[in-house]
Amino acid sequence: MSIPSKYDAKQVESKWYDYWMKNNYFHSTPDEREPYTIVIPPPNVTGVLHMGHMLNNTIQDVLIRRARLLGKNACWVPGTDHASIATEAKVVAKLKEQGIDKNDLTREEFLKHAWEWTEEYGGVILEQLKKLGCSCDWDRTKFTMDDDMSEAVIKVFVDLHEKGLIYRGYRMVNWDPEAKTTLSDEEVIHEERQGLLYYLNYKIEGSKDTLTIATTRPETIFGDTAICINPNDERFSHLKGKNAIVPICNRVIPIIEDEYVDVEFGTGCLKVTPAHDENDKILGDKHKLEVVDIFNEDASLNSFGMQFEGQDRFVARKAVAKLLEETGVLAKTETHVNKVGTSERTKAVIEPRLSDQWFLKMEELVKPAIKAVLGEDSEINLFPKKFENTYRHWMENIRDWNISRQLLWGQQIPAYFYGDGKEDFVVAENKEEALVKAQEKTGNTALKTGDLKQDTDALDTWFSSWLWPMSVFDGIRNPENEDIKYYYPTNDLVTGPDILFFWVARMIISGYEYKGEKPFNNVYLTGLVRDKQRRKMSKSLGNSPDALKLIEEYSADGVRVGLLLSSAAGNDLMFDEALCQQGKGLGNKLWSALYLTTIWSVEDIEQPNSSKIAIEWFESKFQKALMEIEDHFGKYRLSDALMAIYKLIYDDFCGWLLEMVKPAYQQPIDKKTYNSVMSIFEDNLKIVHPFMPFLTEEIWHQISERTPEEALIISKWPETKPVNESLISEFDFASEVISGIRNIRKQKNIPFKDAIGFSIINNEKTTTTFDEVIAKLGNLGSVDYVTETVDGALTFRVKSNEYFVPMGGRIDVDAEIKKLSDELNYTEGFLKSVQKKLSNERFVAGAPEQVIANERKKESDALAKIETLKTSLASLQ
RNA sequence: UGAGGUAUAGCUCAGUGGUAAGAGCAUCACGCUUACAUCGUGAAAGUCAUAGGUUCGACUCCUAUUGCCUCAACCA
Repeated sequence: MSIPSKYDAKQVESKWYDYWMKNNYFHSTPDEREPYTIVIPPPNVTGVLHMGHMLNNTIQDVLIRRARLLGKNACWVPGTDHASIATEAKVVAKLKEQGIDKNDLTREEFLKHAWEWTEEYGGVILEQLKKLGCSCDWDRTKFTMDDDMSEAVIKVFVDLHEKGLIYRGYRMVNWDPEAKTTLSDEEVIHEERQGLLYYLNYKIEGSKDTLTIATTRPETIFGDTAICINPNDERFSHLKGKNAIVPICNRVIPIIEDEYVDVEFGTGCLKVTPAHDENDKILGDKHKLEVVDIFNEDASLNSFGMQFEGQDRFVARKAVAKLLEETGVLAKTETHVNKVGTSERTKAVIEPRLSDQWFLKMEELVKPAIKAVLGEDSEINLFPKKFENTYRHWMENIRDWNISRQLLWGQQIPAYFYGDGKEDFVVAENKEEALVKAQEKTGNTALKTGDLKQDTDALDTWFSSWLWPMSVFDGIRNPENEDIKYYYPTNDLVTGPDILFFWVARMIISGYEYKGEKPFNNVYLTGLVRDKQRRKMSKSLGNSPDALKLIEEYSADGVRVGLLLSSAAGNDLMFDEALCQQGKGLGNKLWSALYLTTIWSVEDIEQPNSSKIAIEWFESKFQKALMEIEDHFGKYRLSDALMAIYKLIYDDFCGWLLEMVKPAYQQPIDKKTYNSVMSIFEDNLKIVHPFMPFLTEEIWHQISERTPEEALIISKWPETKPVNESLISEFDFASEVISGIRNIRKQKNIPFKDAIGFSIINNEKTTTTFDEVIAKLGNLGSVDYVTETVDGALTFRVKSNEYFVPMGGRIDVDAEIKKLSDELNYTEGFLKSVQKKLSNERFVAGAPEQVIANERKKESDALAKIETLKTSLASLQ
């Protein structure tokens, strides 16, 4: 068999992905095996793969592939999200480029454009996931706007409405003036902004007095309907019951009193604009104030803005301030830092706005979801655990969820109006049912479908994705079907903490409401991918590498390993391409190990004892590593698991085992050793496979011809067997001896090919198990056990054993003496600290027996070593 | 402002009430020894943030301080 000495990732990766697909390994159907299920966090349908997705999906693929190897029925459901606001914004922008205004289109026309867009770009990201090696069950690919998915959403809306949990209300909501839609509280990002605090003088009616008010938004004075002071503030007691006059528009407004006002802040009095501030709205309701809305839907001023009508709020802010300054109303300005709400999607500054919207009552719904995560007997685990606090805080302070959006792209709200009154509507799954309900409600049998007008708003995207773990298995429409019964609850969910509330918490809520059961067992929360300087990766910074280019350069396997090398759950990942290089390096290492085994000629000859021991040792070492790896997986410490594997391959397998069994140049290898090594190699491939699926599958098939039933992807994870601990510790000792030999060779520039003599004073009474291995790796001409110090030799010590490499007297006696004295000094210092401890009566009385025994052992070891060192020193001097 | 997290080698991070503190990468030195220079061997590198306390013993537990991160929040 001859293989290329260099690994060609590009060609190999596409070959094996096609092979896996052709053999349907990713596809899952319910059977008698234990299921292992993951639903993908659906990326935006028109999105492209970024580093966050790569990390996220690599983790999912590692978990899925491992589960598959463990013999579970692994099912990873992929799909995309219609992402209403983001997608609609993109479509609107594209139409604008073509000179088309969204407002000139009918709903149907717009949706046609949106679907075209979705079909053009949708699924690109899924193709990219294939390049990464993701073993999703593509036959199950779902889209949140698929007919069946939408049907489920509507069904749930109707159901929740019937339960009285969905209601329509006139409320202060977050208005995105750019997208011209409302947003949920979670879609608003509070950003710190440097702004100005304007001090304005308001005249008092029937008086020469003025009152100074501090505001950050002078343009909202047109909406002022009161001034508020604190009743306990004596500075303003003379103003109680009086009226103030709004500058520019000269409207007369009352001065009201409320303890809400902070006496310390600004001037201690507040202008109240109930239409444009949540707190002002509360104050307004309490004091029954008039509500004056001064903005259009794009946040330009309306006719209440007088001469400023039509100006954008920020333009108007400056213009109004200027006029106020000219008319002497503006007393002064100060710089002021405050938090401004911005739209997660459009970045526009959010305008609090009063409007009719649909809400979901959360108070009762969250209860089981809180218990599921936080209780003593919690059913859902968050990794890392610290997010439980965040979760608790949010869930316990939850407010009703605004689920309506003034968008077209999404599920249209199934409310049908038959009149102009606020209550003149029914909620139904379709128009026909709506008609029946409307007729019943009104008693008017003459109503026709044509009289019904469906609400024009669409539902928040998250109102569809919160059903994802159920709806992908058709569990809402058809709750008794085989799939939902088999796959739900799913096992692990892998996602970023940024959507813990948007999505994770809400899936838990809906899971309990609709299945009476949790949607998943474990939630693995990944960190953000940042660059080396800890900056977030973003388009605007241009610091995000192109995912596909990375794969091209380092191979998918290399990138996967690179991403996972340093990504503890919940910790941000400082991404550096050097990590991918490291991943690629691991691939190269494995490939060259394969190459080595292919150039061996295997013959029926006797097995050297060194090989026999080497194999026994590695088998134990492998088992020990396997246990460690299992433990890491159990705790979702994937990077630790990967590092353990990395070291096993690099150090133990390639660095030690292959060196130990490697035959001399052009010499054959015995069959027994060869077979054992290949079997060990295969076990290694199995545990690397979840991380590096392509390369391992390729090597697997290079090692021998395999049928599709024998592919690595569906092989069996190695079984755990007992570990021979003493063999491992004997080798640890032996490896120190080998290091000592290498050190001496290095110091004296003795080439490896020159065999050297070697003598041992075996104070430790170690076994001779590894002597042949030591002889081979140290290229020792002879190994002699002696009792007396060897003169004219270089020496080193492991514990109290002393080793000699005869140099025919060519040694630097002074240097040797110095080396020995340093070692002696160190050991004596160490001994002293141990003895200090042991002579402390309270330590001996208080410490556990095992600890004291350890200290005594340290003491005797140190004493023995000191003895050795002293003898050697004496013989040198 | 509040809550939580975190502080260990140049970098990214493990770590345990009882080993004069570990890994990977990076660095440096030497080496093209016959799988791999995408490599090997070796070396150097830490007052475990600061100050107190508990303890026979603290990097580990407690308190305070400082820095950084995240989340939450209506101070106009």
